[in-house]
Amino acid sequence: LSNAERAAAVADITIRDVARKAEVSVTTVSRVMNGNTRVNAELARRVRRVVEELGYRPSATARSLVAGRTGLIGVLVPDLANPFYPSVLKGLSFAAEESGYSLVVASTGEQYQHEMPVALRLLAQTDGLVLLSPRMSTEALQEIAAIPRPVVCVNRFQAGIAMRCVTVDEYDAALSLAGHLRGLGHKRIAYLRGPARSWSDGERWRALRAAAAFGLEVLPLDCGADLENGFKAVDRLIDLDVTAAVAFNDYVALGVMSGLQAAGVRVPQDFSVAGFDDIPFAAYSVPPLTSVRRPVGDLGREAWRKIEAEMLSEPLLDTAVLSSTIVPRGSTAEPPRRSSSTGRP
Amino acid sequence: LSNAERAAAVADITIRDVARKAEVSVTTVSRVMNGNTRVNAELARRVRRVVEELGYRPSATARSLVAGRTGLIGVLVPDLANPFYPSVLKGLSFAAEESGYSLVVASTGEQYQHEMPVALRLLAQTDGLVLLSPRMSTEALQEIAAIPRPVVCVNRFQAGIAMRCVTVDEYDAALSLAGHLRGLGHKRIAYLRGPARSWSDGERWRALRAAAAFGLEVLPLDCGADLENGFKAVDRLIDLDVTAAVAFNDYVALGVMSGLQAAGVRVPQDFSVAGFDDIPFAAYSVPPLTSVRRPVGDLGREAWRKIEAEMLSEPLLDTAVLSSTIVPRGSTAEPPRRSSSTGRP
DNA sequence: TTGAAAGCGCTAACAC
DNA sequence: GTGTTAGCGCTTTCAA
Repeated sequence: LSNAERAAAVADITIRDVARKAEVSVTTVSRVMNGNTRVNAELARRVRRVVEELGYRPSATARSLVAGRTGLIGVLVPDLANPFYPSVLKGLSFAAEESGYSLVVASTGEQYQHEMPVALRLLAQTDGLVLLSPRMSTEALQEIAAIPRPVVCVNRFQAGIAMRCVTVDEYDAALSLAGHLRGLGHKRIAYLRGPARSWSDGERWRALRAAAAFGLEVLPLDCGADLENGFKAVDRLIDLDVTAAVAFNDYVALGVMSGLQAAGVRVPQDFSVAGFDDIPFAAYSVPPLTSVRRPVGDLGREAWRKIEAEMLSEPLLDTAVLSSTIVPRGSTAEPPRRSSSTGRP
Repeated sequence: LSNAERAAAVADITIRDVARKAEVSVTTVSRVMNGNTRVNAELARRVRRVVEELGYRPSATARSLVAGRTGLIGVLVPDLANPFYPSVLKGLSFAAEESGYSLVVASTGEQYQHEMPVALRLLAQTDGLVLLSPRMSTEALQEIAAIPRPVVCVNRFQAGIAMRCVTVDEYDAALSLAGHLRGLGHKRIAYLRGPARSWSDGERWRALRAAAAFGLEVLPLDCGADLENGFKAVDRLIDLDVTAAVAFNDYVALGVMSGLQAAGVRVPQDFSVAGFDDIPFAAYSVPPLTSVRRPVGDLGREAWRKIEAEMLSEPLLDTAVLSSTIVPRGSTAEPPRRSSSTGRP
């Protein structure tokens, strides 16, 4: 280690240290670092050499203070273990980085009581906030919307709150899945419900109930959001005496398929199963899973667009509603001839 | 909106605005906000009322500047879409938040050339850095290690670099998987290799080659890290005339299983398959997948412990090497009687 | 107990 | 083209 390096290891080098050693003013150093104003080539070289020697790296904090912006955007995620969120995060991250922004990510582990304090803390240290599927109350959402900072809400739409939103048309998606099953001949199916405070779940259930008008009876069954929840719901599902099940997401659907096959129920001959999200594995399961593909990357990118628009104080845009696509695969087919496939009388 | 609220919407309220309106000094406001020093109850009440009215929220940036720390830790992730990383991130996030730190997450999308600039940018705006499975060159890693900030490297160990590391004993893990297969009677198997610059892949391959000493020949096959890579590798795999395949991760393994079954090869009767990671789905596939469980949550927590230790400038700890557990399931069994299961002569 | 003032590291007028 | 100076919003000595 050179002396300079050892010094660097002890305390942070400031712009003044550089100025002193290069025998110029701090302004000149600042100008060299930013490269906007013209500086004498000789001086600039000298400064750059000293910067190198000292290992000087400007303090982003000080820059933020004077600039009035941090270059940071907060993101609130219910659960990083649910692959839907990292996917959205990925799209958001790329878009934000293109504009020179970084993401401060906080996960609440599906503890919705934690959302509000975490959101406020994020907002205090960033320039804006993206809420992914917030489970918080309408009042809490309202309170956040009142804070004069760019905020975007993804995967939840709350009427009457002045907040930009990006959603998928879950109602429409669920309805087309219902249509797909009705078209195959199903008349009585189950919907395995997701997390209690999930907006998507609410929308889907609303849509599935509406399918009654088309001769499709949909029975709700509380379930959850992962494989095990699906696997364990199989017994109750069989009791319902239905010919198909729509699950809150593909994990649940795959858990159900696994459980049905373990119980000797064949999919799709005896029973049809469908999910939401079209996770990569859906195409490779046995049988491949019918699902609804949500444009996860677009959700992230669109969220960033809205954040950026709000930073430029462009007029409040409408909620962006993206649409999803049904992907029919081998897990759904005509119901068995007998009214019930479950072997119950 | 009250006048105060409208004002808040226009410009940020500073501590001085509060001081002026409450007719106290900024010092007093600061003291009330931080609550460490004693302040006259009457004044404190007045200040708090004004804070509320004005919607004052202290600037984290200004606080950071004076405190000399941001309360932020950077995390570099190769790819958010690979579920291994969000899992580690989750553990890291919880541990960091307990200590009042937030995570600035940046994904490089497996573009290892981007890692260095992104890492430096992260480090400029945070108090420390966690590198997850960095693909960067040894030189780049060395350069980062030289920066006087807490840095921890997860899932890669580089001898000769003064950097704290947290890894899983991939060599040992791969070796026990090899032992499992050898114990079942396999003598010639394939290893489907992962991303080129992956440290885990290198360690595993090193271990699998060593298994030759125990009578297990392992043939490498370039493959990748996702389902499709696995599915598409099946043809080449069959050509290798082996009785089992170890895949870089469970996604690849599941892709292989899907491809084998599509090709009429039965798992495990004709061919055994195993993977790494023990993703949730591994227990629910048909047949359930033999895998190696890595302690993902612990990786994150341990990484945080090292960051914290380095901030307290505790003596440089050894690299933490966590161990993994083999989880034998239905996808591995004795090889078929004939030397080859693939139907080739 | 309270306040005035200095200063965290940097940028941007404004003079020279 | 370069330097002096005044802040950005906050905390923290140090006096009163």
